[in-house]
Amino acid sequence: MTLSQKSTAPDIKTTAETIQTEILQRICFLDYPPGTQLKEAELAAEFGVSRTPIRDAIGRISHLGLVETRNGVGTVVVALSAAQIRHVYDMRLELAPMIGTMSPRGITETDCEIGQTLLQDAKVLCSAFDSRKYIEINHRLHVLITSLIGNGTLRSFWWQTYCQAASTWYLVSSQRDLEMARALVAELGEINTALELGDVTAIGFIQRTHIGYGYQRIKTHLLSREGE
Amino acid sequence: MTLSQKSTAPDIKTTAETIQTEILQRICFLDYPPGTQLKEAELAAEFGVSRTPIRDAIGRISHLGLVETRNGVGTVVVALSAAQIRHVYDMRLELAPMIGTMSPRGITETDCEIGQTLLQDAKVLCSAFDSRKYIEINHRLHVLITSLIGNGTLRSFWWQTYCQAASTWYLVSSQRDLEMARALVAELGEINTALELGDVTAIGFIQRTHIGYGYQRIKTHLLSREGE
DNA sequence: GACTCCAAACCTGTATGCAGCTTAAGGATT
DNA sequence: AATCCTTAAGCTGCATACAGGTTTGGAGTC
Repeated sequence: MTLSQKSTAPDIKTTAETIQTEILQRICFLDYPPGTQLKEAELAAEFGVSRTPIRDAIGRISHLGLVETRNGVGTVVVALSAAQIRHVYDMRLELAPMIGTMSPRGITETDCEIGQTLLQDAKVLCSAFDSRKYIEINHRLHVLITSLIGNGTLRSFWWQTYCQAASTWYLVSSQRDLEMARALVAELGEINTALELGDVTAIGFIQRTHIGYGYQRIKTHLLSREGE
Repeated sequence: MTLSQKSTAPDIKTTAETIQTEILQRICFLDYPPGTQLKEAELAAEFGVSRTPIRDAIGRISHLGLVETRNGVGTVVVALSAAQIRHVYDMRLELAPMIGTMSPRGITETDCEIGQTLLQDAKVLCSAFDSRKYIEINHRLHVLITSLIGNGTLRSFWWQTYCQAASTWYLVSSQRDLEMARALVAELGEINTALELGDVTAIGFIQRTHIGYGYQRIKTHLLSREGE
């Protein structure tokens, strides 16, 4: 085959792509909470580039629905509506079990080590909660799980829904800190068991279970009185 | 709620977004078969704009994996690898049944009329096959079905996988013309029945069934000897 | 004749300038 | 004092110019 010859240049990301990842992460991490206005000129100054790559980056993530750009006004980070949150979570509930069934890659020694490290870090949160650290641990966990997915399409979708759900979910986490920390430790405990047994299917179902829990928390603390 | 006030400007698409849709359609319709080089300057001249909106449009569809841009070389339409095709089809097989289960919108009179029109047009193909018309009918069918999906996330994913699968699938259709035309008529017949009964769930399963058939054809005629 | 090396052509990536749109503030009028 | 209108500031959308990278073809050499 002529394509996929990435031997010479493995992953030389262009400036715009790097910025794209950074901006998306900032939205997910609530560094840019909903309502934040992303000014191209401002970001350009921060990254030391012109407006062009900034525009590229924002344009590339626009399909996730997390930002809205209007001419003459600006680009603002939008909070997903209650209906959209429901849609994303309903989808994640369906996708989770597929993680283990759609040609996953094998679990390596490294995966187990990462899992253990995450559990250690999560335990610390139970005694001294830190919203930022909670977000980072969760993010690393999702990087790990996503990497287990062998089906590229599912991997892409799984990551897309994670990004869409993240900011809302992290918003709740700041309200129910201890509860969330304990839930994370429990989840990581189960995941480590599955990792050691090499059972990716189990990981899928564990995810499905805990997404359900998270969904319930969001419904309780955020969507309780909102309408359609 | 403060957002979603599209009353004043319903859908004023920017130039780049219009071009984005057009380019993506050309890729799906095989107007740009795999290997085609998309030169920004050339497209800019055709659409009567500068390179900037063209770049925007291409950048926005890059996440589908249908194009690959390399600095100094150009942007080329890529054929999905055998593994990627498998991934996309495996995913579509899973997504199809969800069409009817994840909060679909109701079926209207208009939907039934569109379905009937499509069936009429498809029947013509059985006596006089025309690859282009086959593609267009299929496209209109997918627009219809996608519009039935109430869950926005699923709708987005369903459309993404359609775009990814389309060009490969249409490539096969040009080889097995009569077989494909008859299959389309059969599919549309079933779909019209489901439409008249107002049963979106049935439509999901009909899709699932016929995607399976299409997958088999692709495996037989395209992936038979290719490796991983 | 075959091979090497260099240069020109061509493409994308980025910077910058301008036009159009939106908003908000301030002054004039009622 | 309230309201309307004008004007200026700020942002995005687009056009254009330049820089960096890649390929290709031909001249020169062995």
